[in-house]
Amino acid sequence: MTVVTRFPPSPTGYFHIGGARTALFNYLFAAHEGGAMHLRFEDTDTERNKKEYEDDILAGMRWLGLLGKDESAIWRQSERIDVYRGYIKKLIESGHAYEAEAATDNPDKKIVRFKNPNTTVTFDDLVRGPVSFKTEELKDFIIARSVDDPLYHLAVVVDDHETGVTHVIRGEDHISNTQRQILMIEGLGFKRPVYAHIPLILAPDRSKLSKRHGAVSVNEYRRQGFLPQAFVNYLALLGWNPGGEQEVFTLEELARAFSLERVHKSGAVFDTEKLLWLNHEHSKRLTDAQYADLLKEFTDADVTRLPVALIKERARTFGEAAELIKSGEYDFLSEKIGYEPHLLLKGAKTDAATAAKHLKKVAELLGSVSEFNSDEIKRVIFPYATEEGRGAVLWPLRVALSGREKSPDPFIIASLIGKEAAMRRIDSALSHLSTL
RNA sequence: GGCCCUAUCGUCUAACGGUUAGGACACAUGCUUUUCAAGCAUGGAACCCGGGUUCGAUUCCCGGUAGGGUCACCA
Repeated sequence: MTVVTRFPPSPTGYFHIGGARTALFNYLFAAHEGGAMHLRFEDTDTERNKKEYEDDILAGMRWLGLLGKDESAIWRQSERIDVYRGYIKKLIESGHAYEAEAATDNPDKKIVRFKNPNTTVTFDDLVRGPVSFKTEELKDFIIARSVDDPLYHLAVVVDDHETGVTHVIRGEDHISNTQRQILMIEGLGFKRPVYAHIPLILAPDRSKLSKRHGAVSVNEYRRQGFLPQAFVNYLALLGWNPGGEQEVFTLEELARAFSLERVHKSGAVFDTEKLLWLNHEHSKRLTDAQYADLLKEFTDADVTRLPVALIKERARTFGEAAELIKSGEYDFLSEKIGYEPHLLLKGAKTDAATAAKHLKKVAELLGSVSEFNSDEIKRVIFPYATEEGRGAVLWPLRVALSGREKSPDPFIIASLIGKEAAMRRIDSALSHLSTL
């Protein structure tokens, strides 16, 4: 039996974290089993649907890499009213449903109610084990606003059946919907799919995650410069774990390791700090070229002139990288490095005359370096700095080269700007020192 | 409130009757190219409570408590 899962969002809001996680689990399970995941839009509520939301969901799914190449398989329930009408009629004819008076305004329209057999429904949930409900409380629930206007539960059951869905993997907020759906499945004589209700994603206060808790839309994370592979990695680890101690996974690795048996039963708090950490891990695994290429979208600076390897180490997201660049962290690459002369002594723990003496010596040492890379530069300067006091030598040097209180170390900066520029900046620092 | 689900460090989690209860994030301290990060090392930090079952319960059962979900002519 080929596994078929589905992700059925309703386009009534932006693509959010919870939806993404549901989609991911469906994707991973199908991929692991060599099956397929379908995407359909549940847009039977014409009042609340928006094309904008549909596009947002699609864009998010593509970004996360959860959509196959063939997007022609995506459809909308609103296009299948004829199909649902057929099944609604069938239910009425077989006595499983009946038309009834609408409660409000529309006297000419007849709603359709499912005739509740008042029984006990039990299903084996793949993550929770057996779950059962007495269906009395449901009464004769409504399955369509009219024969031509199906409601969610009816459409779900029909579509899952017609598209051969074998596993229904969804949030646990659907757990009590399952009884209605099973009742209809039995009324229609369909084969029951396997159910797996996954735990919800919670806000830090353990309540249901919503807009008031900050960023919940997937595209917001994209805009902040998160990597889709990191986002997917993090989401997978919320409520599931592979058993080992590996934490950084690619989507392929996740699919290989995934199993519903290892999905948790309890809700998990979404922790941005850990997401940030994971994103950094994935960033560091990118080559400099890949990183630079992606970074382009987040900064106006010329990324080909930026020390990408340094940025990658330091920034957890492209958003943070852009901030760093904007803050002037890498301005030492250009010639515009103005600074207050006092800064040369701020962390040096020495006086102007001594600092000047050290800088002169450093310039001399620098002149002797033939291979001007950071290792060589360090090899030449470090013994002197150690002897004379690292703070007294290295701090003025670093400020002379960077013009800033915080920066990468002086050896790296020197190697990046080149010998000539380094010499020039030391000269300029020397003249600053003479004014103090 | 009815029904349903859940319960290990602050957070994500491992453990499937016997462990000094492990890891990761975060936090603290130290080290390092005595700046900021990163990195490395170290540290503090958890089995919700009460009964059973058992030679032995974090683990199994029951009850309590707490939290969550759901009770639409929404999905």
